[in-house]
Amino acid sequence: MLDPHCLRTDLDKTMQRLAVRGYTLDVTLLSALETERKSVQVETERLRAERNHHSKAIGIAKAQGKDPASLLAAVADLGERLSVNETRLVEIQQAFSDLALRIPNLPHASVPLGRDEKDNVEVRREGRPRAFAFPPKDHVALGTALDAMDFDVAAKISGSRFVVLKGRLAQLQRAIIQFMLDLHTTEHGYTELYVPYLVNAESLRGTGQLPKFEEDLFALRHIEGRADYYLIPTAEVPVTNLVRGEIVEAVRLPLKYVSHTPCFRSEAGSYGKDTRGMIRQHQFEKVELVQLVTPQQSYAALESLTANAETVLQRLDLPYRVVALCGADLGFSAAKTYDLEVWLPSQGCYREVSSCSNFEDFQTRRMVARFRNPATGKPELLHSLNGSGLAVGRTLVAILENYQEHDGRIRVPTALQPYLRGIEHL
RNA sequence: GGAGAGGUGGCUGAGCGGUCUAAAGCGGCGGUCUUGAAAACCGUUGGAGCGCGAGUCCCCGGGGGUUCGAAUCCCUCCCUCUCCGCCA
Repeated sequence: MLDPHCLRTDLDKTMQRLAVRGYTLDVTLLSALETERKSVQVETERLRAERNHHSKAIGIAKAQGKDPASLLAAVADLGERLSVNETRLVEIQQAFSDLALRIPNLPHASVPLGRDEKDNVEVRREGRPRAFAFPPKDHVALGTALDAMDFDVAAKISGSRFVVLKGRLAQLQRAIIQFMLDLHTTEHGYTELYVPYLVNAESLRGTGQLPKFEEDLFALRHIEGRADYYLIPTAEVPVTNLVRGEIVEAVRLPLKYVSHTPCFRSEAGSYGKDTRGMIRQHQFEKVELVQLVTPQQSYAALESLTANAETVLQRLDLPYRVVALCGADLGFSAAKTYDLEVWLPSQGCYREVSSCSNFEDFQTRRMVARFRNPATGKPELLHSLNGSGLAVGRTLVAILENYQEHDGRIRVPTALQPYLRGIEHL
């Protein structure tokens, strides 16, 4: 959520900055709402002060044994007037927050301008795509030939956009997860977390998936009359919400968490996109990095978090590039995002395996997550960041395709061999 | 699933319809004393919003209700703990 002050006092500038991402802010509606809010709130508080004053006088009169009848008469119609104002105030505040929760974050000044993903800016490129002496197969052909990847049986069990991994590939996926977690915990200073995969609506509101993107989520409704749960679309949701409503002591910062979870996405609106293979699934594994830092540190943290995710690709010796997302391609909550894209020989292009973002105080304002500033002793909003470190399914795809041999065998990246009993080929 | 007990400021814990803008203790911070520290003593110490301002309003698990007035009474939901049952 944006700072309400930006939506009250600095509307024009806010509108201009949101235009960078192609979002049109309804200035007329917001300023009309704000004007009424101010007058109704002032009047409501004035009436409440009057009521409190009278009630106190009644209490004192009774204590002294006097008849409070005349005092009671004075407040006879106060309750009615007050409740009219209070009701209106709640309506206005509700309307304001309904609007505010659907306004995206302001892009950082360094975000490139652009109209779509073609305008993203390549920042750097690491590794060189391998020159194949034979036509490289895609991961579906490779996995099927190994008898270790089965989309048909997954479709029978569940439906489209699911996969069953067997034997060597199930083990390879487990090895990838283990490798990533070990790297981030032992070398990058992240604390590993195991978290719930079902979360409540409040958590999703905190990180920004709700209220605007409910259709992208899988929801569990009306379980024995209890509150609804949602399957997490990313570990970002439970991990970042760890600090919801907290005031963290400054000495504990930065908080750096890593967590492996399955992720569940409805992929509504991506019909016909990446229908083949493991690229876009309803359920996939991901290792997620999350940092909670002071505002002064957050852009340095974005660079280091991105570098931490890149290290995975470097250790696996996979060619990749880093792109800075342009305004139009930026996610709802992000102020700035770097995507990491890995080379896929079968597609002859780079595909996203990680998205590293600084949300500044957009998420933490929604969840009221703060730290105590030692200089002032006052609570201030934290900045939150996260990035995939990495998407496991797509990493597995990249390994299969980049490490394939002419005979269909898959070489095991050196970094993963300790996790697969030292074997060199699948 | 059944029965019961609870949720109050960083922590412990009192308050059970009217100066509660919540007692007390612990902890934190500042000070006195001290070569320094401890102890003792004194003071101080939650958060959010509105208003140009004097100021004002809200927060005792969440929401709703009763009342001139709610931490306190009623309804409802959530959470924690104990016992029983079931279960990995």
